[in-house]
Amino acid sequence: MPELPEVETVLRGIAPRMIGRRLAEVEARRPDLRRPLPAGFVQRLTGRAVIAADRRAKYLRLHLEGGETLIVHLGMSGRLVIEDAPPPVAFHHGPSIAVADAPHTHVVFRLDDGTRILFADPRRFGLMDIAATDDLDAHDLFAHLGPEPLGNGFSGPYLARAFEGRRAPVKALLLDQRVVVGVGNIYASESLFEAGIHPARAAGTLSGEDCDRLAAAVRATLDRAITAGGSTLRDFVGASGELGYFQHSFRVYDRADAPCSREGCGGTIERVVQSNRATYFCSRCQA
DNA sequence: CTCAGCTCCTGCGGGC
DNA sequence: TGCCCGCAGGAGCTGA
Repeated sequence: MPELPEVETVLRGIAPRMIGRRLAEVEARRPDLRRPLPAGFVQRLTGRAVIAADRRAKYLRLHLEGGETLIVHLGMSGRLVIEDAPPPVAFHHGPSIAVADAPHTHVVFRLDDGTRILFADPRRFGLMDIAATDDLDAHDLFAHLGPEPLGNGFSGPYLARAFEGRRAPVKALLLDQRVVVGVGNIYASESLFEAGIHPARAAGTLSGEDCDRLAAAVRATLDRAITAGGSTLRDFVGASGELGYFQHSFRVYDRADAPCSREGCGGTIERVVQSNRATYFCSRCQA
C-alpha cells in the first residue's frame, strides 16, 4: 500500500527511536508473510543493536551490529506502530487494564528502553528478511531494482533510454520497479497528470521533452508527498504512534467523475483500468 | 525479451 | 439491517 513517500515517512519516524537501541526481545507471531520469515529470525535479531537505518525503493532497512540487516517491506496494508514504554508501576493501584495489540500484529520488537515496535499487516503482502549488510545490492530483493527517483540516476534522458522501443503503456512502466523504484499506483497517476502525459501512451512514443517533464513530475510529486508526510509525522506520532499513512489531497487519484483541478480546464477526471489497476487522468490535460 | 493477466490475503464500503 | 460484490496504495509469476 505505501509508496515511496509513505515508506520514507515511516523511516523518519522509527529511525530516531530505534538507532542506538538494542532489540531486547523479538516475537514472531505469524511467520507466513509474503515470504516466510527467514530461518532463525528471532535468534538472529535478539540482543542486537540497531546502528543505522535507511530506505531502498519501498524497503526499510535496519542495519544491525554484527553485519546483518533487517529488511522490512510493508506490502499493501503493512503498518509499523510505535508504542511507548509503559510507566513505572511502583504506585500502581487497581486492576491493570490490558490493551490489546493492533489486530494482525505479526512481529513485535521490544527495545532496550521499553519501547515496542509492532508490525501489523492484515493482507500479509509485506515481508521481512535478514541479509548481510555488506552485500545488500546483490540480495534478490534489490538486485534488479532501478534507480531511486530522487537520486542522481533518474532523469529525463534516463527515462528516454528506458522507454525506448517499449510498447507498454507509460503508466505500467512507471510501476515497474526495474525502470524506477518507489512509484506506486497513486503517484503514477499523479505524476502523469502533472506532466500532461496520457497514461495509455506507448512508452516508446514519448519525446525527449516528454521524458524530461515526466521525470521532473515524478520527483516533484514524491517530494511534495514526503513533505506532507513529514508534517503529519510531527503531529501524529506520539498521539497514535501509527506511522506512514497520512491524508493528503490528490489531483486525480480516486477522483473519478470529479472536475479537473487545473484552472480553466473544465474537464472531468476519468477512471480506466490498465493491467488490473485503476488509473485516473484528465483527457483534456493529458495527451 | 516483452507484455497482459492472474495471484497471494483480508477488510471495507457501496448497492441492493 | 444484512449480505454480497467489487475493489484496495505491491509485486512476482505464468504463458502467449
